[in-house]
Amino acid sequence: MAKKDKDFVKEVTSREEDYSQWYLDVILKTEMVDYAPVKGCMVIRPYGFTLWENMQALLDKKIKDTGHKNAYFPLFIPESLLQKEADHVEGFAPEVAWVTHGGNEKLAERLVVRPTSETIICSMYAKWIQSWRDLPVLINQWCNVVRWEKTTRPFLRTSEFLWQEGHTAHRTEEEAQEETLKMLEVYREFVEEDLAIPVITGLKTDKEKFAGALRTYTIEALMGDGRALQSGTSHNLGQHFAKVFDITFLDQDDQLKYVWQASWGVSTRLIGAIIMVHGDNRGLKIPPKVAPVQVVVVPIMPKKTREVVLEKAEALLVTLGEKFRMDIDDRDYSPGWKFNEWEMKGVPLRLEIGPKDIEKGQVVLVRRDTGEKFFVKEEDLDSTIEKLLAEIQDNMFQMALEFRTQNTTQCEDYEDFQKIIADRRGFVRANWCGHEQCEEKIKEDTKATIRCIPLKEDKMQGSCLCCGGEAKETVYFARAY
RNA sequence: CGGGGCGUAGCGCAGUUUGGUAGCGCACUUGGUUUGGGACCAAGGGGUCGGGGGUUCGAAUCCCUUCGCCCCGACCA
Repeated sequence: MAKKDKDFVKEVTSREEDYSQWYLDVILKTEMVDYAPVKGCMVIRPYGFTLWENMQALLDKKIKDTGHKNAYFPLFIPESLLQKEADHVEGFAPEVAWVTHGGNEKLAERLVVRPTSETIICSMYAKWIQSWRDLPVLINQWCNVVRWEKTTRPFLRTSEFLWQEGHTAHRTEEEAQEETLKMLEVYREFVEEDLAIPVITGLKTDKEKFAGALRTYTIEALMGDGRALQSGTSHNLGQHFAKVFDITFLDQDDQLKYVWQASWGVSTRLIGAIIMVHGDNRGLKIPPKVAPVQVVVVPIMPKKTREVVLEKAEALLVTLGEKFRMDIDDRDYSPGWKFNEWEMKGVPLRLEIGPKDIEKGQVVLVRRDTGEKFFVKEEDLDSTIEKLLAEIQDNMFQMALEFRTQNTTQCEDYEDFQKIIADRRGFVRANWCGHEQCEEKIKEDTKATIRCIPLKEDKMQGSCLCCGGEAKETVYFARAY
């Protein structure tokens, strides 16, 4: 199979040879992104951006269905606002971009380009919230943020990226906690059902949590090279921000109280996850629900029948195009060239139609995920495509789940653990005493970090992997992006 | 910020050791033949050799300087 793959797609470095290069080859050659003139910045090209738009549309609906409304807050945040929450500043200060001048004039107060919007949004919430009747406030925004990272990689960590950030304010601690978990569940559902990526939901350790949060919850996915990717986070902010931004309300009991807050976000990093979870040596494999093109029509056009075939293909596009995202490739390249091109671009289904098919009243459908070929009567086309797209979506999730299962191990012995992390990687379930010293030591020894303390999972028997002390939690370790 | 690598046509590279008219493959353009797994023939177009300075009769090549990108670390909700 590996050899066959190579014969088909010579554009792409194989994953076994150099995973990092494979990733870069794929995203550049499929025209998802290109490097921009500014270090760490990327251009998201139409093919990549359409994918993002499809993702946005599905997630945006879920966000609205859970009662949130979209708004937009400014890109610039006054330095004084960022300074207010001590942990928050400390966490973000090293990676913020500063605006110091307007034109040629030095600003009286420096502005930060938002690395996240808690502070500016909280400053507004303080104005807007007076009474328990004003709560909850449930706002989301889609925007760009900037974090001056030292090491960057397209989609996974860029200086500027696109995301959504939800910011909510609640009357009680319970409500804020409920919101935090509700949105984590929204993310899990979105990523698993729409992006076909299985995730582990869990709690971050104190060391790994968001700067300024009480608790951070995460969805963690396993990439094709065995490294984990934090794919979305939901934070219970407690009253940390409310207290420093003075977000208070008069409750029913006539007491002035601080609100309880949550914030949650996913970013274009998810595109990186799609690429690395589903991709193979032929290139991308995009889940049907978000694929920019779900069905690509490749007409086989010998000269004598060119017009007839093209006409037929275009007719199909008109009828089926109402229901499915489709594209027709009538460029003057050989059919084989086009097959490879669209496979590299990860289109779930290819529809071939040529003179022979027209005679028989059929078309040929080929699945990207399995390579299976189907000869389908024209009258069955609509229902067959619908069925196949659903099957592909499901199969992609199952394949990814199987990969994760095969690359998740349980471990009680530290030496075994080190070996696994060094050789096979993947997720390792192990016991932890809950102390940061052990967490640190494991990271120093192996570069693996605690990805999360899983929700809804039984604890293992045994003691702490590292110190042998009493185990407080069973956690997932992995090397992460 | 440390270590390594690379900047020559859109992309991938050779040429640099030993200075002497800037090349190859792919891509691109035109015409023709082709089209069910990356077709073929022919004719074309395209370069401040990352930037600046120096040495020299002469610099892609030697020297100095500078900028950028990639990879691996360190750092990083």
